[in-house]
Amino acid sequence: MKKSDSFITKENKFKQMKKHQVTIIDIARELGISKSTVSRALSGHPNVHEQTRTKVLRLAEEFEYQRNMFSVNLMRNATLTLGIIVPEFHRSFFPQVIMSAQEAAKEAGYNLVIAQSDENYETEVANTKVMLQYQVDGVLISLTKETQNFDHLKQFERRGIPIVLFNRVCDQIMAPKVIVDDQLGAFAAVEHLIKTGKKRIGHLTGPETLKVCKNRKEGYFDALKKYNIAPDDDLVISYDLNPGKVKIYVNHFLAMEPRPDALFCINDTTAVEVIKHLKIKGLKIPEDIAVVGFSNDSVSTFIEPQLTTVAQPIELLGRTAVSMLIEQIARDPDKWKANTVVLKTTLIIRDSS
Amino acid sequence: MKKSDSFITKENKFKQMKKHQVTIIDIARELGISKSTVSRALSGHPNVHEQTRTKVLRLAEEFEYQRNMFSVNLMRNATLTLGIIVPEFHRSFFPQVIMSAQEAAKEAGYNLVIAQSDENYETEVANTKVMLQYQVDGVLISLTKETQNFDHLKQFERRGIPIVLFNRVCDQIMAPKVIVDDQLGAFAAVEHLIKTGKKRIGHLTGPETLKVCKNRKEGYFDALKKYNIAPDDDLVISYDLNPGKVKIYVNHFLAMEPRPDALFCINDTTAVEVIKHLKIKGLKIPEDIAVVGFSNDSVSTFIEPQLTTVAQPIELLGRTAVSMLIEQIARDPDKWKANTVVLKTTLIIRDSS
DNA sequence: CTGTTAGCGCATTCAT
DNA sequence: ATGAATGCGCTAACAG
Repeated sequence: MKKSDSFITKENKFKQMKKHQVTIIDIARELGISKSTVSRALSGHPNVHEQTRTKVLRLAEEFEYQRNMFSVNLMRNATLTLGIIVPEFHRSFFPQVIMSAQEAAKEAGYNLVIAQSDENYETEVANTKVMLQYQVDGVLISLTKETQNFDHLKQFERRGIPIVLFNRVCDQIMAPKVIVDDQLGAFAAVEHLIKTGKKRIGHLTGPETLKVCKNRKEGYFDALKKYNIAPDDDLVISYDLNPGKVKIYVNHFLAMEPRPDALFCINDTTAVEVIKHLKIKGLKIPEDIAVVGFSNDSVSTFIEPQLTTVAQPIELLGRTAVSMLIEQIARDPDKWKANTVVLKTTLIIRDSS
Repeated sequence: MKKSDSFITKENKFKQMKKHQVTIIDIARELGISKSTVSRALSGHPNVHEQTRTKVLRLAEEFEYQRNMFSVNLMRNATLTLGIIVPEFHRSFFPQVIMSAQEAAKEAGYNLVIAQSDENYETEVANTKVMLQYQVDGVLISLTKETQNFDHLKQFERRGIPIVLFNRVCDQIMAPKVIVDDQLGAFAAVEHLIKTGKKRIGHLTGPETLKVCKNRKEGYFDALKKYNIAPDDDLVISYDLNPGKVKIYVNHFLAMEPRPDALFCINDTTAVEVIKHLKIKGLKIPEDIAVVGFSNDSVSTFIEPQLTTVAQPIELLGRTAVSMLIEQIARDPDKWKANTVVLKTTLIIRDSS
């Protein structure tokens, strides 16, 4: 058991390890005043004599005093920190979202605690526990591809901690959500392929369970329908988003009769892998097969030919999610909203189509 | 002032927001026992009747009891969490390090708090404050390219919080460090270029201030020396690692007489940008100019031609840093070590050389 | 403007 | 095996 472990081994050691933390009591004693006054001076309370405040501040600086957030948090039962749980760190997408979220959070006076689930349901659950532990005031979350059970999310609600889902959302949870117009974005991508003369367009997507995949697939079918191209279920393949396996599906597509003349991929990482393998097979892109991705990850301009893709407004996404979360935090739990904000995507046409 | 802001506006609100957290007192009351017993039962203390323990555990589960870490931390003045501060999230390098560090930390019973400095000194300082606030038991840190002053790091030492520097280290701080054999790696890369017949090898590196850059440059010169190639300072250019500016330096290299026939770049992001611009200029890689990078980022296989690069053992790096940190935590501050572990790199020869 | 007091949730003596 | 009492560092209510 972890609990008994730490009980026996760790805790006692630490006590000796860390040096005495300087507290308001130290400052108070040194100045011959009460700790309340010190506290007030430090926290900007109006009712403090300017001279006293100055003295306190100066000494605090000298002592390198640092408020003990645990006692503060313990008092106010709030932490001014937000949590963000992302499914992975492999693509540049989530790190970028985190960066913009961090910025927005900071501007609003919040810290951001980051957790990464490694596309693993168990880890995601563990991460929610961490957030609970840290008593974050709210959490942004994007689900792993495995997540089917959502009890761990409901826990937040029960505790009065608001959450905002983004990118990888689900229908089962009532909460504010920020997504992009995946369906429309996919539609635009496929329409573009059709307009460039492609007739047999394959779609390599992620697990059915991810709503984002479902939406993009809908967009794919919408476009086919609009241009009277008969949909062919054989042309739509779901895979587990493990880049190493893309090769298998590319081979599968290539073995078809007639061969697809375009592939719309669920994301840029997939598209890039597809391109790599198509090139190995000696196919010309986009002449033999066009390829389109989704996200406008940084890799999309590294690959040759540069990737046509559907750009997501990442910066805006992160900021929107944060501001929705902060608004929710300010609301009484019984007045929580559960609206979905849909951000616009942009088709970026490059050389792979 | 931020402080007075939060004093006035935020805190009071929250009190009402969050629902009552279930505490050991709730459980004690419900069971008609004392909170001490509940506490003991929960924390695996031996002196608890098995029946009592079972009852407590069951009720805790039912109530979804969650220990309030702030009170726990307040008590034991330690958090079982580690901090990691990285300079950026743009390359895949740091996210990967984080992932392996997270894994290692978890295995040792620690949580990991992540902070990202955006290559910005002020942000780095702010991040150290955050770590201090969270009372992390130790911190892993890789410096921003701007960091010249190291007082914020010394603060950790003064507080008895050990740190381990990795990748972007500095000489001014006495602390354990984990780096890779940058000099040797660079040497191998440049030697490889020389052996493929290149005679005029340029080096595009980062700011002088980064030791990692200095070391790689040394390796570059070592190789030239070994093969009796006269070093030419014009062929070594430092830049600020802003990928957008790479073009300028590529043009500069191309305008030289005679033109360099190879470029050794400080990292893969740089190398990829270099390749992109060389291709735009119509140069053939590696025939006209060979390019070598450093790190074996995921991009290195996306670019065409695939990038020759020096691979770093990222997984090992993260794990080593964590284990060194945990060892340091276990030591008395006056017995802290300050050893440097150097991990091996591997030259990966692909098509760009 | 300042000091005193109480209490946030918990682990840990010291009793019993 | 259990309960009562104490205190971690801080803020807030109350009393001057």
